[in-house]
Amino acid sequence: MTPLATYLTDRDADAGLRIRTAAVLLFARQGYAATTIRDLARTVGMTNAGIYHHVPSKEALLADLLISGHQGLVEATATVLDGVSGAAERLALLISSLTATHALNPLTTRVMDGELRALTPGSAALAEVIALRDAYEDRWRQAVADGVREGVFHVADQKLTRLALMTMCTGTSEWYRPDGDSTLEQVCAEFVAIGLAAVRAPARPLPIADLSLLPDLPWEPPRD
Amino acid sequence: MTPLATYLTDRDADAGLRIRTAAVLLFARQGYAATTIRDLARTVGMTNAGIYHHVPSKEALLADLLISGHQGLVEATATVLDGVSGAAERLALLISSLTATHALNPLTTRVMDGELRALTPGSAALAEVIALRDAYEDRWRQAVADGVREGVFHVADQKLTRLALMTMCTGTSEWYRPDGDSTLEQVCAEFVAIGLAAVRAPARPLPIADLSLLPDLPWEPPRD
DNA sequence: TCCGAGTAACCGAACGTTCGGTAGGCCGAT
DNA sequence: ATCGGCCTACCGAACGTTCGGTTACTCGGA
Repeated sequence: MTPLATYLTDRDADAGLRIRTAAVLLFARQGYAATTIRDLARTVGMTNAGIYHHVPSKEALLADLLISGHQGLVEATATVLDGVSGAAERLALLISSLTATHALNPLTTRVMDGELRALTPGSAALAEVIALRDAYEDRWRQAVADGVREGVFHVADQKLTRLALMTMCTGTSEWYRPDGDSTLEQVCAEFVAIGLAAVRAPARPLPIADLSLLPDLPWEPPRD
Repeated sequence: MTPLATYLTDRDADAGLRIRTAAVLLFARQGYAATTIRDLARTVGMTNAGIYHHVPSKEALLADLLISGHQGLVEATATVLDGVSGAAERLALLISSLTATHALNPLTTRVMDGELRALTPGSAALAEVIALRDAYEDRWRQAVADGVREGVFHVADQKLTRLALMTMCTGTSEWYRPDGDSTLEQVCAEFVAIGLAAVRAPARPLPIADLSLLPDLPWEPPRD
């Protein structure tokens, strides 16, 4: 038994937390649709009926993960940007914090980015996640627009540029390994350099987000 | 009825092609696991049993889409790179052709990039797709390694850099719209500039892939 | 004695897949 | 020209299985 599997089946630990951790693990690995309640139950050492003692439904479980995850990202980003002025500095902090969040929470972020479509169209939960995501993306829109207005950024298409940069950052969850050749700080610095080059900002030293201010995504499964 | 829906239910058109087109549409929208044979049948105007006259199984259908899609990408890339020397030129062609392929075939590429995990682990089909994908990624590995060896690229971590750039290119399928603010040529040129900046290549004019050499992915559903 | 946490057994619905059957077209022999 | 035989392309109905979810019950601890 791996340490993770041992933790997930530990009857002394909080069951709601174990279920959410297992859900992130399985949803990230197999996808929401391909994960059954019985998969989840087996992973936490219960029967399928036991799951329903802690969770109202499979979709409510996903919705809970998505909403709280996005809330964490939005709140942490507000903290990271607090009091920082200058479009280049703010964009650098957005790039580095999004990158680091995905590198440090690859499974949770994979579910957050990839399983939105699994929520029932028109549901209140979906609307809530979309509202949170829009609020987050507005930070990026603002940063790019400010830079262009101030004359420090020069971009052909603001939306295209923003999406390309955000994609680069979120993609980190697919490949980053802490035991790879680059440290997380190196990755963040590299991505900030690429991002600022993409908006043709003058090259100069720029800050990296304080890793202690990043969102706490409490059901990210520990690495095995 | 949209033109697409009309085509998909047209009994005069080849059924195998209509089924594959509908499969790409639904797999891209809802995911493979969440798409049922009955969804597929309804989309092409048949019963679920009728589908099995043209396709041996749901998974074989997915495998067929993935294998032929990756074959197309590998073959087209060989054509695009044929006779081109110089690491910067070759990287520029890789970036622009991957970007354009994703922009022009968003649904097929989304299935190709996102539904590999739906194939049965250990199956021959999965091994075939992985072999094709590895062959494709080797083109990128070679281009980056060549540039570093020739001294024209300066990169901290080759694998990290390659993955970041490939992610940027493949992400195009998620947001590119032909009626947006940028033309496909502008997007490609922009991404080439970003990519070459990422490897610290000296700035100079670089080629864009000839769009007529791109892979033909015959079941990409026409835009609605 | 009561309650939180769990189980065994079960439900209706939906799943991928298979089966027997049939409508309509082609084709060589009559 | 027409008939029998065969083929492609599908349909209606059902198969066994598995799904998300429910019900009735058990049991250890406060």
